[in-house]
Amino acid sequence: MPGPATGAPPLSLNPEQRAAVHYLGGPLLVLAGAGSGKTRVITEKIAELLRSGHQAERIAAITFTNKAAREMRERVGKLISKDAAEKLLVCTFHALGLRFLSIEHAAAGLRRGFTVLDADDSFAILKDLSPKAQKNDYYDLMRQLVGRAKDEGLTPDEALAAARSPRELQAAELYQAYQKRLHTFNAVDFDDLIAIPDRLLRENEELRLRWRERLSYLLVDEYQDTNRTQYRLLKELVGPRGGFTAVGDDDQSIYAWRGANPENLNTLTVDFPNLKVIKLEQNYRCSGRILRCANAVIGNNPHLFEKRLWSAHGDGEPIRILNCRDDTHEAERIAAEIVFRRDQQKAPWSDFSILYRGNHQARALEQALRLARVPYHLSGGQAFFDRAEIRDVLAYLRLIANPDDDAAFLRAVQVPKREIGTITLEKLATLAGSKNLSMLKAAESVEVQKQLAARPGSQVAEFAQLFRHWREAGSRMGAGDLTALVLQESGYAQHLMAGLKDPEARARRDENLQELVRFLREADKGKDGLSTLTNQLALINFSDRDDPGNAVRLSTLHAAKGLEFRHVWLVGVEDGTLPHHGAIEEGRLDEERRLFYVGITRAKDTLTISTSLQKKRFGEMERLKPSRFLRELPEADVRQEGDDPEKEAEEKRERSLSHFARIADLLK
DNA sequence: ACGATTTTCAGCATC
DNA sequence: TGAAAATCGT
Repeated sequence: MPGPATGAPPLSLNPEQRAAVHYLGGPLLVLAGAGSGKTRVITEKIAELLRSGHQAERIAAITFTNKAAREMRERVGKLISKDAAEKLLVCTFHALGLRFLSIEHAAAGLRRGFTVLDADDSFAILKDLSPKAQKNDYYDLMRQLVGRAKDEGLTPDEALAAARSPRELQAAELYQAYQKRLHTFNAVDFDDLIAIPDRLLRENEELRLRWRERLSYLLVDEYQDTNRTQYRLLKELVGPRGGFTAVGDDDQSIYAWRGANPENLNTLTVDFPNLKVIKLEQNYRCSGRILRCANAVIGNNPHLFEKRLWSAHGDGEPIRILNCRDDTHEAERIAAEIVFRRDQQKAPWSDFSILYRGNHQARALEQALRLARVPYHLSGGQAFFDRAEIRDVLAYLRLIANPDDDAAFLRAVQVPKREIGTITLEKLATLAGSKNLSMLKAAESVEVQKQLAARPGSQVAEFAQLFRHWREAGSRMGAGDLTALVLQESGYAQHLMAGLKDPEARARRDENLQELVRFLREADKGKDGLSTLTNQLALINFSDRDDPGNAVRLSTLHAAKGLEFRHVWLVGVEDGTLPHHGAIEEGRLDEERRLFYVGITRAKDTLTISTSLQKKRFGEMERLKPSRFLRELPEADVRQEGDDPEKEAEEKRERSLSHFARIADLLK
């Protein structure tokens, strides 16, 4: 059996890594190619900062997901003491902003117990404030425009002044109404967690100096994924001293579509003339051929910074291109290959991964893997909890913590059904508005209750009474116990159970609810109060505590960033899928190519790229062509397998020709 | 107020 | 095609 092309990473740092770890003299940008050991550099650098006299609690390491933050903290804990790792600020930009606002809420015009609204809640508010009877496109456009104004750091007034088209004016007005509503809710949205601290730091010198003192060094991971606001916040926090390290890779920028601004890499060189740039170009992950393919593909993109990855590994196996009839055939073949290779190599299932462009592509693969009895794990899939359940329970807790949180009120009041319908809610909202009260406070008011019809009035009163009771109970117990109480007394637990007849499903759901209570008991250990807890919960995504275990990993290319596998299958590499239709039409091929590049560089030992000649799309069979990106691969490193599309087409032509010839013969 | 039926939409998805 | 949202009907 041939040994793997890859080996364990070396124990000592290479010269560039070492330089990046030891350079503390000023602002530093580390351009870390795929598989070049950037996480190692960040963790080693934290250890170096501690050695050189920085206090742990004044070092912040910013990641893009909570999962990454958790893993980073773990790795630092192993490298240095666990105690010091606990003191470090390892979190996302948003969590840092939340911490900032919890301390500085007065300066931000927020009262204690303010709420962080999630994306669904804030979108619902935008919809509610928009002119009625609009198409979905309209809301999406408005959300986009409001989001852009926020990203540019404009206040509603500034956005109104800057509006240059009727559309922008509409959006600016909506933005104004939206912020006003957030204010009355005593709430902020995700963007505000970055934008408000940024604005406060710019406008308030005392605050600025205090926070620059509070944080002595900042490390930012996945820097190419930062947006404009995050960059501004970073700049305010580090000040002219520039005590920071940004680590990123423009070739792995795949989130521009949701606001990331890879230009931030360039901006850094302008805003910090003394910026030092270090490139990490040695790849420790991929075989020689895989890396050559990756380099060849990404070489077709424009670059802010030139870099060329190299590897000390051997060539390894050629990259295989698998030509399949359709996506079902493709899935079956891959499932069979995985079963075969696992037996042959005695490798664990978790060495194998299948990556694709869109979530819907997972369906055929799942089916084939199930049939072949291959254990698999769908990353990003809501494996454990129904998200609706979590959000419902969270809404109850939010409303207990902040009675002004109308978004939470509207959610909690409607599940379980308690005979308070849209008409009653509309009346209640109008009454609340005229008296300048939040929904819950209006519901508590006897005066308001009297203005409603008898039956709805008493239902509303009963609902309000529950919350008075829970708020009082909450002062005596932790969040876990309070949740158990709320689940019982609200009838929510019963409501969830009622929907299920199957005793097994009931048991599973009951176990899930108990798990939630346990989780909250554990999470509340810090006992910072209910609102801190619910706000932190708003920032974490419950599916991200997934443990893939020993299973084949199915993932979108986006979700695969940062992961690596010995054997990777890249499926559906056809024009229209990768690059995606919309991207082709709008000429945005660069980001699609980077996506392909990210996929290629996930593989350590073997890479298989597959394409289908046809697949079903919107119910209709569609003929497909292999992706234009395949032509960018170096021929010497790839091997075609399966039905060659050109050969197949030719055979078909011949078949039909001879068919016609025969008919012609008969007609003679 | 709620379940049944029709319409709509189809890319990635963090905090 | 198939899931989710919007609308209809009692």
